[in-house]
Amino acid sequence: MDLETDKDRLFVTALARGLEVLAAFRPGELALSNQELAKRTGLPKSTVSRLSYTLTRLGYLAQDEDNGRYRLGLAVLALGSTVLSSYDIRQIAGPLMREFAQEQGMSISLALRDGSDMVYLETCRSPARISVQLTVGSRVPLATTAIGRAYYAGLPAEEQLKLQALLAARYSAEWPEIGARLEEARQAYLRQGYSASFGEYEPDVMAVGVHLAVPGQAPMALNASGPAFALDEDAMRARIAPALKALRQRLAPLG
Amino acid sequence: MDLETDKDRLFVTALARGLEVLAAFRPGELALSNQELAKRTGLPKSTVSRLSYTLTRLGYLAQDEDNGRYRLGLAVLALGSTVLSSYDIRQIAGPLMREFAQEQGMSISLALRDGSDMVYLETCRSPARISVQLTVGSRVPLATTAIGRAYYAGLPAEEQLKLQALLAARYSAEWPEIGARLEEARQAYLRQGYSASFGEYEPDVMAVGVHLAVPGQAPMALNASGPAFALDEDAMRARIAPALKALRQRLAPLG
DNA sequence: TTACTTGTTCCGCATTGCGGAACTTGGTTT
DNA sequence: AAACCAAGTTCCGCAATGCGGAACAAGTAA
Repeated sequence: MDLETDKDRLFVTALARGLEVLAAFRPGELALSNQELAKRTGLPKSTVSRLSYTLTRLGYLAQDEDNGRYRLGLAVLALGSTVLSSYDIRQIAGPLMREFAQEQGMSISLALRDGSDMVYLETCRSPARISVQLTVGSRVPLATTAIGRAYYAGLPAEEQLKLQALLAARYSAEWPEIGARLEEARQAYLRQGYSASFGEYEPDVMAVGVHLAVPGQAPMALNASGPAFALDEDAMRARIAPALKALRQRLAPLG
Repeated sequence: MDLETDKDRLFVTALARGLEVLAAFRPGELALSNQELAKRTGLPKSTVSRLSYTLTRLGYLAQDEDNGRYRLGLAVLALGSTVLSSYDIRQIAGPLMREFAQEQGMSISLALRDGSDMVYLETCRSPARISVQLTVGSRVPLATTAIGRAYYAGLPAEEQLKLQALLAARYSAEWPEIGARLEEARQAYLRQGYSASFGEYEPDVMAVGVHLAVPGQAPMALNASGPAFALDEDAMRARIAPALKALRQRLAPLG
């Protein structure tokens, strides 16, 4: 708080703390008490109390009638869907992705980059699988996943360089190794036209990915994934990867 | 700011203002400049500058490379989908709703109440229609829409009373009239098992609604809607309304 | 009752955020 | 080029705002 504070007269702490409270809620949790919020955010009780009061008044939190715990309010939902509405590719991709998930019995996702992560814009699970807990808004690392590597490999060389710098900073000591594997993946992508991660990111998950470049839109990527026990590498390479490429073709006929 | 300030030592203004900035973004808008944010929120330039700086650092805003304007950041998306993930009924309802939209050529939505509004948890447009700009997170008034009236009519009497009080406060002078029509709608719902709004809320939109009571979940409601020019009242009553009831049956076999 | 656990409220302090004004920056016009 | 305008950032002194420890409620358990 010494070197930073100079310029961070601009940084509004109270706002950041309030958002920290909102972000303390993780998917699947029902409701959090003030105390739990305090623990998670590391803020003193009274501060959390004030923040949650404010957030509740604004509709970003809602208080459970019975036990007084807080849930995320529906105002948050409105914000989130405003974000989604700006990515109109979802309208086109959604139905095709569902079709894919149905036909191939796989989960499929569409993602774009945020920093050193890939963020899911849309996911369709295969009907069979309740599967992995990745949903719209979830993040996976770019450098070590099929979808991230496909994204990277599909970028113009210039952008790849910028991204390398960002990732190098992000991973520091680990970068040499991770970077090498990323370069490896890029080579493979050039040869095969898809990236693969067979149990590499999540032990029991197999995935393949392709990049998706729609003119005038930010670069994106698609992946198809499923549990290792139900899939074998041959099928992934021979059937799933080509199907994914075909889907990409329907989304970006020119790209 | 006199009578309120007493207790509103608790209210954290900076947080509220930051969220106001986020909420200034409306669906379909690409990006807003600091100045536009200032105009919309009524805050001075320098304040907005600080807030947008803070929000950007936290990932809740993202700055467009070219023109420096702000877009909602992907962190917002994560929050929004955390909300959605807590309503697991979407997993079940989603596919059935899409099926309905496909078969009936109508838009269909699932909503629950927030204050005096109904908030859409899920919507499926018919493939034919690009249609109305209502999406997940959108709000429509409870008292004057098919979906809201169905929600109301499906509530236990006790809850209806509480809601009346809330609506009376909300509409004050207009309440007698609006309340009377709501009561009318409730009567009709008892007779027919569905509510209807034929051009009442939006001039050219016809809609029918049914309530959805799943044990252990907050009460909800469904509607089916479409453009007036493509629909006639008979078809809505004879075909769509029963189909909607049938769908409800599949979602809440016991209710 | 006492003891404990969680949430709210108090209250004086100083930090934090405020916002008008000055200062860049970048794009147009004359 | 000079002059001009619009948009954004930064400065800076002021005081209002938010802070957080501690006291106070309210509820539960032993």
